Amino acid sequence: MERWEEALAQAGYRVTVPRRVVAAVLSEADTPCSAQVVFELGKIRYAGLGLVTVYRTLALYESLGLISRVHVHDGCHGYLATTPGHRHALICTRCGRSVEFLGQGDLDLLIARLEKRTGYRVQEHLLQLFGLCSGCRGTDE
Amino acid sequence: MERWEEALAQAGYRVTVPRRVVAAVLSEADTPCSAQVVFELGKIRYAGLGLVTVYRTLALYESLGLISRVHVHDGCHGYLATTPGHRHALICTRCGRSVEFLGQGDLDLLIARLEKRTGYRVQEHLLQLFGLCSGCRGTDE
DNA sequence: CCCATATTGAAAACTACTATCAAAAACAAC
DNA sequence: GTTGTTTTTGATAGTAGTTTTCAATATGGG
Ligand SMILES: [Mn+2]
Ligand SMILES: [Mn+2]
Ligand SMILES: [Zn+2]
Ligand SMILES: [Zn+2]
Repeated sequence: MERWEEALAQAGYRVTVPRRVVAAVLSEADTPCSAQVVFELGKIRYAGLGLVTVYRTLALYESLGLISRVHVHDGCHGYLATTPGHRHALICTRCGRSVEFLGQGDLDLLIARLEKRTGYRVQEHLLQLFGLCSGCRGTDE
Repeated sequence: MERWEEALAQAGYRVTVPRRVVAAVLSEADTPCSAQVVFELGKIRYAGLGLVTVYRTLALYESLGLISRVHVHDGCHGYLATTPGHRHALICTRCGRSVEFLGQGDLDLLIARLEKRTGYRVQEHLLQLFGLCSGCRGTDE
């Protein structure tokens, strides 16, 4: 809850009620949220919130590196708070609950081989894992 | 061009002109295509093609595992023909040209560690690499 | 060749997202 | 605290992407 305000201020942006609300929603969610969902959860905290502002704020936070847009199986995509450092998401396909994990050098070998073979130079990667959390696998096993 | 028709027939679907056109477009593209793009390229081959049919056909091919929906940085997502086996894409962020590569056991270690730590059971993963192809890096280096 | 059925495309409906603009809020200077 | 400049906001309207509906058409088996 502090990170967000600091990042805004340091980048010269104003700290406003809607921006605080969006930050609160995202930092408490453990599942990627669409803009619509952020809007609905946000209105609970601040009834005056506007959908347009949610879109703007999501774009802003993404540009500041505070959240990342992740691929979602059905819909188009969702937003997830990024804890500092290089991280990836493991998402439960049933309940949507997701955990992040550090991805430091996780793919270095793969990438090195690939660059040699293809002539490409790899700059970024997107890695998302999908599966079932222990809760959703039921009580069996 | 044969794979597609066989897969349709074997699953009990009819082989139609629009379906052949969409297959042709996708199997010749070396870049993820949005529905709109498939539609435009498809109309060159068959003027009567309808956009709605493109959407339906993309969904059908995805359900048959012939194409996969990949995350695209700006837009929402694009469709890419999947060659049999487990593959990932390396996409040039400048020209969009992409190469596929086999991803057999590439993440096994990572996944094993992660399952132990989180209690999740990983079923699928999405891995996409982004960078510059040799052409787009210019003549230097 | 014919027929039952799957499939198609136009139009309309619906949803996601973006541009516009006057009113309101933030913050720095006093 | 008051003031004033500038950023930010939210309602409305507009655009783009996707789905539903339905009568007309094409397919593949008999
Ligand atoms: Mn997407
Ligand atoms: Mn990584
Ligand atoms: Zn779950
Ligand atoms: Zn390139």
